[in-house]
Amino acid sequence: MGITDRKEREKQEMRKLIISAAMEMFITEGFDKTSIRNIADKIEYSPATIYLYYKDKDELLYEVQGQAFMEIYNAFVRDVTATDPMDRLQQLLHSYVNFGFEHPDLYDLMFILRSPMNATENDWPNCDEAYHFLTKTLEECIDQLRFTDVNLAALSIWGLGHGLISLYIRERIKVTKIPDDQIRTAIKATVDEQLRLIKR
Amino acid sequence: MGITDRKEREKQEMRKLIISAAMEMFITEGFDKTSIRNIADKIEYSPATIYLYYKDKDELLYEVQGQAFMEIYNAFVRDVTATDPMDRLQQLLHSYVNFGFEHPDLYDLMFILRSPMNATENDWPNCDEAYHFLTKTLEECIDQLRFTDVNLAALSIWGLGHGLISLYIRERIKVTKIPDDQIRTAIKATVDEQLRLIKR
DNA sequence: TTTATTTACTGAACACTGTTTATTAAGTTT
DNA sequence: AAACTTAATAAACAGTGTTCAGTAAATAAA
Repeated sequence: MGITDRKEREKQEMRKLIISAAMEMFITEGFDKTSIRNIADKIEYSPATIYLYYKDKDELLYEVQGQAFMEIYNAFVRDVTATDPMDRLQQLLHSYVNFGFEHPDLYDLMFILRSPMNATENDWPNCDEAYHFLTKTLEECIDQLRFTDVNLAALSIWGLGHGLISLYIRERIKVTKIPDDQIRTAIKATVDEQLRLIKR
Repeated sequence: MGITDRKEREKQEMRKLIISAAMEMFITEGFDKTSIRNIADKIEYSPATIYLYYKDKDELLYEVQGQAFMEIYNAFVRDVTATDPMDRLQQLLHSYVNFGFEHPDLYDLMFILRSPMNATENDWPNCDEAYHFLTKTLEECIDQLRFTDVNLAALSIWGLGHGLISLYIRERIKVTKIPDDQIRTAIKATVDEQLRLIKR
């Protein structure tokens, strides 16, 4: 049936159109300040139409999260090029931190925003892959680390990286009185120091 | 003038009434799900009345933040009782992490929520005091640490603590697949390990 | 080709949100 | 007792996410 094929294709295109617009606005305006009506305006459809393709605003976020996790994963693949395991770990961390600096709104909706974690309890698209990149990288050098459990090592390194970036994004790091133009280097230095610390 | 005194007193009482109601609802429902109308209902006044005492919803948050920072500071004073500097540091960290576990919604509005950081750019009530508790505690044992700069040491320890708690509160830590009933102990263990790591 | 049916879309509404303003009622001063 | 000041509110405005009855076009059946 050619027609149903085309219909399906058009449906997918419409979904993509909506998500692209949503993502663009989430990045430039943030999730909260982007309304369904804004998105509808941008793609020149009525707000109600969006609800024919997505259940609610959370599903839009869920989908954009998936895209964003793909992007950070691709950044990992792009940046982590070394062969030495410890070097790879460092490259991974730099890649992560840089992603946060360069795409703060994406980082926000991936790791900070409270939202569609209700989606089937467990599966969280493409986040697993990104996390797996970390655990895999850690596995390769776990014998050089002061950790025996990969998950605990991940906690120690992801926790710090995320903590610093989110304090930065949500402007809490200001309380340290570290000058604005030095914060990024301070964060990077702290993360690098962490790598040295966890080395056996 | 007795009357103006009483008026001033009544005004302050009203402000307190509003803030108490707001705080209670921020804790039980969260900031986003608490509306001005809800608060007004609770104290049996009209929504417009609240605007006679506070500029906007952000000012409410700002005020509750102040209270919350006082509370965490009090928790620090209560929990950090040791005389040995390193012990004090550990007690401080435990106090911080426990506060996050026991008052997740307060923690949220203090450290995660995006909001009234616009308030005069700089002053952020009672947060400085709490942060100062950390830097002071660090100063006392900086010679036993692998850091020379107190602010960088704070970054390393606050960053990790905050990172883990916020990943927990915003449910991102689930991706580690660490069983729910083990996460808290895993977080505490990670923080303790960090203390060992930064020890010279 | 004409009729029937399915599909895609939308205008208008609902129930909420933060916030402002004109009006009323009470308290205070003259 | 009259004039003035203050405190509180009802009602409105502009926005939000979301739903639903109704319309117009595309497809299927006659």
